[in-house]
Amino acid sequence: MLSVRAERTRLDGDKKMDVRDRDGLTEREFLERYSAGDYERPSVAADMVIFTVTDEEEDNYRKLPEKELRVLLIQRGGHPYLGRWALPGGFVRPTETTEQAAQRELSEETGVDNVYLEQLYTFSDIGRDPRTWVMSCSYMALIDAGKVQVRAGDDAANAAWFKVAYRLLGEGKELLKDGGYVRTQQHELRLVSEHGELTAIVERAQTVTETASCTSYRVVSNDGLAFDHAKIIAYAIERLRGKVNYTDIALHLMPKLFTLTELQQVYEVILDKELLKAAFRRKVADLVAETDHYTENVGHRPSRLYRRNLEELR
Amino acid sequence: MLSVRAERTRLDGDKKMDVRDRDGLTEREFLERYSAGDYERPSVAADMVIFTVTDEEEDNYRKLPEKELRVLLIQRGGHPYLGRWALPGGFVRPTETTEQAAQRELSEETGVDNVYLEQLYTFSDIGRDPRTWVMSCSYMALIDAGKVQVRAGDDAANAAWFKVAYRLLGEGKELLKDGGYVRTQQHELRLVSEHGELTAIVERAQTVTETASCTSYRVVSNDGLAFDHAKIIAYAIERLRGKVNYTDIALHLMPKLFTLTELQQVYEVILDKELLKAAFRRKVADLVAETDHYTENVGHRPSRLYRRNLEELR
DNA sequence: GAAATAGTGTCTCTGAGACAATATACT
DNA sequence: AGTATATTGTCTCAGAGACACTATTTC
Repeated sequence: MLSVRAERTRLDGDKKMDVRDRDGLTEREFLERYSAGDYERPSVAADMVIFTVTDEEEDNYRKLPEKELRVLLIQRGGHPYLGRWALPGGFVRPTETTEQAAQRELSEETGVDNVYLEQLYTFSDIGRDPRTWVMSCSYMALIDAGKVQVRAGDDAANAAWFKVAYRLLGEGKELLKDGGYVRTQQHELRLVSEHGELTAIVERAQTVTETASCTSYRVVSNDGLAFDHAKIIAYAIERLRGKVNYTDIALHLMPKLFTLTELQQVYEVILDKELLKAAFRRKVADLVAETDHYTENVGHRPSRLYRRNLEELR
Repeated sequence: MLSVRAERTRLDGDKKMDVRDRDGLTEREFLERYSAGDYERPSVAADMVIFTVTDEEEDNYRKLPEKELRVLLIQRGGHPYLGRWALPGGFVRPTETTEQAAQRELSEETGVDNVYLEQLYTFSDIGRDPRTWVMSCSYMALIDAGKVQVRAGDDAANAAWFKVAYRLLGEGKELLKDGGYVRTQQHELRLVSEHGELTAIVERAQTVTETASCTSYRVVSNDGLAFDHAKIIAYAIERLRGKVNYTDIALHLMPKLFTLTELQQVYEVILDKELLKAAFRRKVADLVAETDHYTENVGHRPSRLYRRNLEELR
């Protein structure tokens, strides 16, 4: 056994022995002399895909309002992509983690905190930002529309909630020489708000060979979104759709009290698919808890109100 | 509609209109004048959790060899953490994406390419590297032990495959004032090779409140691993365990031809749990394809060999 | 009573868990 | 013949899909 193994890490609080390197330096001496060097370094931005669900008013007072999935975008007030819409985000500072940067951006833009936040993916395509080398560490946040109040940030000309639609346009499959294949799916991402409509087509390519498999996303066309943010939004929607089915993630989009029909509408708007009532209720039964409250004056039979069940997570 | 919306993105190849910003600059002029500025920037490393499965020889020639899950570690030849074991990895260069950096590291360390590679998570705790501000964009690779041949890299004193054991030690639950709670799980990560044994305890804390939920990992104790790599390995194992159940990910650990029993052993060693044969075979039936080959000279009934079924992925 | 939604019951089908029975090479 | 593993069959139970039926409030 090497003697250096006798050390403990600084994490458990013990002192390190003074192991010396090839230059005869202890770790302390090494670090004192260490200079960050001239390696080029990237900027790292934390970009946020902030989802919420809103009600679309109905003409018929008896009918329930339709739900809509919305994402917060900010119109760029400076170059590059001046005038385009972008995800809220900002550069990570040396005194904070990417999570903290995401939290900070979130509370700057929406004034909310204590919400569901999840790291999505780190995008690093070269040239994704025309200014300089920038990676995007992206996050997804889910917030209850009831407690939001959008504020325009510093360099943002404007901020708006865009209704999200993400639909499969077409699929293809191309065989490779070695028996593998590439499956492609084109999705249309359509974002609509009072400020207009943005559209992008994002292609998801799944390359499958004998030994490997990999999935990559590519923005095929893009009308109105800045940077590679169409790709990030597409990725976020796919993550959200995936997780809705086996976690209680969707409950973070609900207010404190809600009906099961409202919850079902949220699932339906996320999945872009109708669900059967009875099966849905069985499925979410463990995720929610009954209360003794009911809806009132709704023009039809009142509905029991539920809250998120904090116990019993898997 | 704002006139700037008439632009197309550079992605679809159209020219941009010359929109001018507050300073009267077009985007081209802005970019020509842009200087990266003096914001401090982090270094970004791509760190690899490279898994494989090996056979443990049996004394009884008739018995099947046991499978072991292994991870590749490199003994550090310089400060910091001189002598400790670390994940293979390196800094991302300005001319490559994090994926490409991961690929590069992988092929430098193991000589393989065209393997399963998946981005895991970007770790950015402040102080995680004592030298300077370094984030780790971590990747998981799965390779078939048959085609590996470990090479020691430049600044690596040594490289070795460590047998992985990751076990739940204990759980706790602490109630918060506002009705939420924190659930903690302590896992022991034990890594064993001919170079010795490394042990760490990683705590997974799940904070659940009325509105939010978040999970964080913390290294409680650590004997022999460098940086926060215990956390990264724990995260990788949890990802692997999760995905094994609903994808064909485990097949990337298999050679071209394998028996269903071998595949079951791989599932068992990943999940650290025994599975029932009949149910297992039904479950993987769609993921594999029969061949007409059989094992030979095994001291008992021969077994049909299968290969990965490339079609029919979900 | 009509409209609209709330909530429940039940039949079927599928898939997993559990266990058992049978098959087959190699020494 | 004995050993060790291979492979298949079947019973049961739980959960999801599909559909239908009943309940309740408001106007």
